[in-house]
Amino acid sequence: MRARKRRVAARRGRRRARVRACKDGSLAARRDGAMSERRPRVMSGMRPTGNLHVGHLVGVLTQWAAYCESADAFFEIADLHAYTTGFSDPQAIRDAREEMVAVWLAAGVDPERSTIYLQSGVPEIAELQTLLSMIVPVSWLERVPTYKGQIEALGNEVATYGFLGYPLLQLCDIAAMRGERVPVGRDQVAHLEFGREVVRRFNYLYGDGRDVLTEPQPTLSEFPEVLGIDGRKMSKSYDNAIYIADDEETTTKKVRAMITDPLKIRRGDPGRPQICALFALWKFANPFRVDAVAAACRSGELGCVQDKGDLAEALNAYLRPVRDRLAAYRADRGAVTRVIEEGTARARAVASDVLRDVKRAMRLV
RNA sequence: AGGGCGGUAGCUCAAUUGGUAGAGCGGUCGCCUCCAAAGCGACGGGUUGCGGGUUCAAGUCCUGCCCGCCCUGCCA
Repeated sequence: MRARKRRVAARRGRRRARVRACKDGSLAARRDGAMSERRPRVMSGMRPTGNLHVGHLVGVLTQWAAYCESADAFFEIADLHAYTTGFSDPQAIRDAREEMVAVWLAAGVDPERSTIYLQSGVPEIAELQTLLSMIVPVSWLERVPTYKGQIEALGNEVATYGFLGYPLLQLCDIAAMRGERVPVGRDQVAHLEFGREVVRRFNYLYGDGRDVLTEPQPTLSEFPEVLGIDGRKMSKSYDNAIYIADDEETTTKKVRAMITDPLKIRRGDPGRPQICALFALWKFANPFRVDAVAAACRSGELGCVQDKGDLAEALNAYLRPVRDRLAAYRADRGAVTRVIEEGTARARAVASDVLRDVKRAMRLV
């Protein structure tokens, strides 16, 4: 009880500090270059999907957890984005919401030091999209490299208006939170570049010499490649993932099924760790043993069966604390829901501020 | 709204004048391998979108409906 009170008090204090920071962060202050010690606003998001896997954990979530310390972080449950391709199964999107956030929290994303919010719970984002859509040429969207490829991959039935506008909605996510830095993988660079062009066009048309919207900067994050059971990139759609929510027995079974070096036929044969899916997992399951494992594999001294047993053990040990916390959050859905509600309220305050600026610039108010 | 094409296994698609619904991929299980992969073998898998009708017999023909994709000049 006392602990909770303290936490709430601490949160209020931080929030007040944040409000002050926002006020200080006015345009004038920014021009003065007085912002150097302010933490950058980082915005990132994820479509609600029930099963997050080890690739998400090491590639994205650990980074998010770090941003909680180093940045003023906003993390979005991108449920509207999920509808662009998953519109035929709304229940799946709804069901994934709390579960996904439970995994975020279990992975160390700190709701006290970041803002976790629901995209559809911030209607200002959607309104912003409508406003900005007026100045976005269709051809800009059509030439985003992922568009035609995705249509080809997913079929013409997903070629909706909303799907075409996906990159614009992404920009609105960022702009509505005044995101400055956006961690992106290589495939998302084009989307952000598109978004920057939209911002420049908006400021040119309506800014009257000022930057109403801020161009978000990409933060290239080269995630360590995590390979799935079949040796390809770990991905839900390849059905080759080890899930954070898997139990230890399932994890062990999956590790046993993983592809190793096809030229290492029998024990004693030299292996090539660099092409072995096991090795990709060792790097983070236990970084202190990577070199020893790789050397033993190369010499042939280490057999794959032994290797798999060891890795399964190391991986389960690495995941155990995350899984334990996940179990706790699953048992207390109410706490997760509260995190989302509080975060969404905070996000909404930021977004309505932005929307007001945009509407003024467009002479709508 | 109208026109065209389509809906068959988890996915992509076959099925002759109407005559026992199949294949590939995927999946599961064996053999082989330190394991896995590859290779070989086996197995499972279906209300043929839904309802009527014609017929000895309908995935196939007729009819109504549902769903998907494509097309239907300019004036929003």
